[in-house]
Amino acid sequence: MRLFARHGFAAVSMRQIATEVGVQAGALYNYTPDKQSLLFDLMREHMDALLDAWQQEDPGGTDARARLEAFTRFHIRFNTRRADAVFVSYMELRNLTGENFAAVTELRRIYETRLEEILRAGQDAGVFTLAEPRITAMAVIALLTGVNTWYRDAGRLKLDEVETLYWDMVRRLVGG
Amino acid sequence: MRLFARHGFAAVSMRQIATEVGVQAGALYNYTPDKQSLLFDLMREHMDALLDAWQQEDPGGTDARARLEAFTRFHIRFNTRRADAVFVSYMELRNLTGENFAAVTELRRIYETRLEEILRAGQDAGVFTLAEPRITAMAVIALLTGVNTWYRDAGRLKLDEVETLYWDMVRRLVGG
DNA sequence: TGGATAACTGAACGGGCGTTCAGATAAAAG
DNA sequence: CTTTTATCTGAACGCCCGTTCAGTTATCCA
Repeated sequence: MRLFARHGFAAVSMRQIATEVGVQAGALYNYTPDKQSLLFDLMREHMDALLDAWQQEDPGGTDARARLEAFTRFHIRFNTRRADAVFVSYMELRNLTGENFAAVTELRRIYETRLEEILRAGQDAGVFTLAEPRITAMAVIALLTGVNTWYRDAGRLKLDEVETLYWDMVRRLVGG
Repeated sequence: MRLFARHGFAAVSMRQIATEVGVQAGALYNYTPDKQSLLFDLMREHMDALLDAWQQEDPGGTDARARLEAFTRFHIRFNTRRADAVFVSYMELRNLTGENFAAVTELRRIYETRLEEILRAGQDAGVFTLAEPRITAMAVIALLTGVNTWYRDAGRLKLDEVETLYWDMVRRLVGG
C-alpha cells in the first residue's frame, strides 16, 4: 500500500514489492493470482475496515447531532491514520477492472449513505437544515478527507484540535 | 491530459500519446525533452490558467461576502470543466521531480492564499466568524473540489444550482 | 526420523518501455 | 525552382515488465 501510494500502481513492479517484503517476485504468486488482484484486495480490505470501524463507533440512537459529531471525529481520525490506503483507494480506482471497480465503488456508496441517513434523521428531527442530504453527505466527506492533504502528526495542531475545528465547520454547514 | 487522467501517468506510454495525436513516438520529442517535462508542462499550464482565470473573475473590493460567493462559483465552474486537469494536477504530483514538484505546489499554495485573504478580510470586517483562516481555506477548497467526484453535465442538477447549493454551505461554514 | 506439503528461488518467456537518430518527407524562404 | 529548415518515420538500443515453472529449501505432521 505504501509503494502504491508513493509511486502509483502502474509505476510499482512486482519485483519492488517482493524486495520490500524480502522475497523474489515469483513468491508473491503464492499469495495473489496477479497484480490487479493485489490492488483490489488492498482496497476492499480498506473499505471493509472503514465500514466495520464506523459500525463500532456509531453511537446510534436519535441524537443526530451527537451522531454527526461522532462521524466527523471518526472520519478524520480513521483517515489520517491510514493516509496511504485512503489515497490509493480513491486514486487507483481507474486501475480496477469493471467488476472490481463496481465492488469498491459500492462500498464507498454504502459509507456515504451511512452519513446521508444521519443527515436525513437530523433534518426530520428539525436539528439540521439542508436542501440535499445526498449532496451534503458527499460535501462533508470531501471536506473531512481534505484534512489528509495538510495534516501532519508533528504539526502545530493536535488531532483533537483538528477534529474540533472541523466539527465546528460541519455543524454550521448543516445548519445545526 | 485525458490519457493521464484516465490511466495514470506511469501507465500511459509515449507511443499511446503519439497514436492519439496521429504521429509516431519519436516525433513527440520535437515538442518535449522527455515524458516528465510533458507532465510538468501540462500541470503548470493548468495552475497558471487557474490563477489567471480567478484574477479575471475576482470582483475585488471590500465586500468579502460577494468575493467569497464569486470564488465559490468560480471554483466549481472552472474545475468541473477541466476535470481531467484537476485530477492529474492533484494525483500525479508524486511523479514530478523535486523542483517541478515544488513549482506546482507553490502555485497551489498561492491559490489557497487568495481564498485565505478573502476569509481574513471578512473576519476583520466582522462578516465571517472562523478560528483558522488557512485551514478554513483548505477546507473550503476540498469541499468545492469534491463536486468533481459526482457532478455530471447530464445529471439532475444544472451547474448553476450546484453552485447555489455549495454557496449556501460555504456561507454557513464561514459563519456568514 | 521420514515423508508430505508449503514456500521460495532463479531463470526464462514474450512483450512493451523511454529515448535516440539517420534518413525521408513536408513546408517555408529566397 | 532550389535551397534551407522544420517535421516525421521507422528501426534500433538497452532495460524492465508481469507471469510461469522446474527445481530447491524450509516447515509441518505422523
